[in-house]
Amino acid sequence: MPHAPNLRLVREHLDCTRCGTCPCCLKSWLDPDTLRAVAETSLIRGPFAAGSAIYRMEDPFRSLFVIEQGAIKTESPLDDGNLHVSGFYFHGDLIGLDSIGEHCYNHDAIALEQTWLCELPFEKLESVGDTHPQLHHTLTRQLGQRIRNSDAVLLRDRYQGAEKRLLLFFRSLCERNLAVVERGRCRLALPMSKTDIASHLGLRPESVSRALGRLQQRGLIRNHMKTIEFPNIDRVLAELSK
Amino acid sequence: MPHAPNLRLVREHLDCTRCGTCPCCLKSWLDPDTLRAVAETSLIRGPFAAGSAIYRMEDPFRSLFVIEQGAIKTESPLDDGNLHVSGFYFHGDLIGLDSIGEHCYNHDAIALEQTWLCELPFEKLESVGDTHPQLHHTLTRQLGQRIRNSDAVLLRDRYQGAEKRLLLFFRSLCERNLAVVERGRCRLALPMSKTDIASHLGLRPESVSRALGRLQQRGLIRNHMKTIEFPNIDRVLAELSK
DNA sequence: CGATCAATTGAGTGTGTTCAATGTCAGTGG
DNA sequence: CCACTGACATTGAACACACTCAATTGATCG
Repeated sequence: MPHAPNLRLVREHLDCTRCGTCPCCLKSWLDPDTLRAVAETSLIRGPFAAGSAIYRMEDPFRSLFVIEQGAIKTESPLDDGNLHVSGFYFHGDLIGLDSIGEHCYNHDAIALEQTWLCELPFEKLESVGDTHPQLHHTLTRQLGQRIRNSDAVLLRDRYQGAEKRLLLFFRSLCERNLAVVERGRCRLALPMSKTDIASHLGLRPESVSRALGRLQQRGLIRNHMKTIEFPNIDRVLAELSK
Repeated sequence: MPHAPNLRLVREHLDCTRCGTCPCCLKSWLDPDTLRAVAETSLIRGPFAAGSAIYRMEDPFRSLFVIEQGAIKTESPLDDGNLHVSGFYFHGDLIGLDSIGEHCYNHDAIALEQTWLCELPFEKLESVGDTHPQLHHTLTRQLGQRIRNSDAVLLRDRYQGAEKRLLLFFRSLCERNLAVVERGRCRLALPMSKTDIASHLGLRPESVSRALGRLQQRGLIRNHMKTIEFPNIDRVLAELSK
């Protein structure tokens, strides 16, 4: 897994052209010239310790962030005062999109583990876009993608039972390359708590626990601590497609 | 209620500068020059009869649409083959945003009543944006708004019971100026079927029917055919804030 | 007027929730 | 090293709410 190394600690400006963060990030969509212009506006941020806030809802919206290394959850308060975990973000993901057009951020962003970010000041980003149209087009596409993602979550969580919701969630994590495969076994190291997962899936922690228990009973997963193992990934996929 | 009149039938190009469609549309955010440039790329479409498709999922994504007059639902198939109504759109709303970055549209768009649209070919829109940055900025903001809207629906439908879901839905329609107020009474003329509402809210038609019955029982609404009346709007608002 | 689709009503079921208790793990300080 | 703490995870029993299936009424249109 290609990671941007130590460099990040010694330079103020990020050299996007060398950053290992790739497919989800802006990099792969921009020509070298535009990329350089973006890089010059971007800043290194980190490390953020697990549990610390990247930004909070009270903060004025100024920047988008790309995760260089680490993991983040976003959460916002419900009417009843409780927090709802609206998303999990990992290496290469862009966060803050849902705050565009608002004065403040739309959620708190909390590091789940030690995390480094690439900060993209939004005003500067738009200025760069004005002279490098490709950037605007790319951002627009990312936003479209983000809408589709929200809509997909809506459907998953509305019409599926707890077990399927969890399996779909795990699959989405695997698709984001969070799984480690060794000896034919697929293992997923969850950076977030089960409670966070429950909140994100619209379930109670108890329901998640029980659903995981049932899945384990059926031999589809092995659930121990913060890792989930899939002894037979094909059975899981079969389960999902029915 | 300001409507763009007859004009729309006789001209090929839309004169956005005169169209009554305003607050949600691009118009109010663009300076006259940019607006003119957009207007020159835009086309009148309509009338579409109730039940007819503006576009379908098989169609290549080429344009966004602003609703000049009428109402539209968007729906996409679920894994079980059934259709899910993902949204309702009215006068001034922009549709197609969630298809940006895809080859085809992400949903079918169906007219709920006789409907006229203003078509905005997306490629041309981006070209105009390249010379009028304000357009890109506006579009970006609309997309941010759209994400927040999806996320809000997610929360509403996940954590609220059927009755509250319905009331929140009605309120959102009122906020979009679909309600008529006369003699202190607030009346909502629904252009869509109860079944569509059920699908959109993630409920069964039976559940919607029963929930409406209970709300009527409690005197919060009056439910007759395709109109909902609110004898006492304050009680509804009180109900929602608890 | 009959056909069709939407809306309603009823009875019984199921899945997730609620509330409360117990169990597990990591960190802290004696 | 072990006892204590606090957060998280698990388990059980009773319950609530929306779902399913089925039947009936109502509206609309040919």
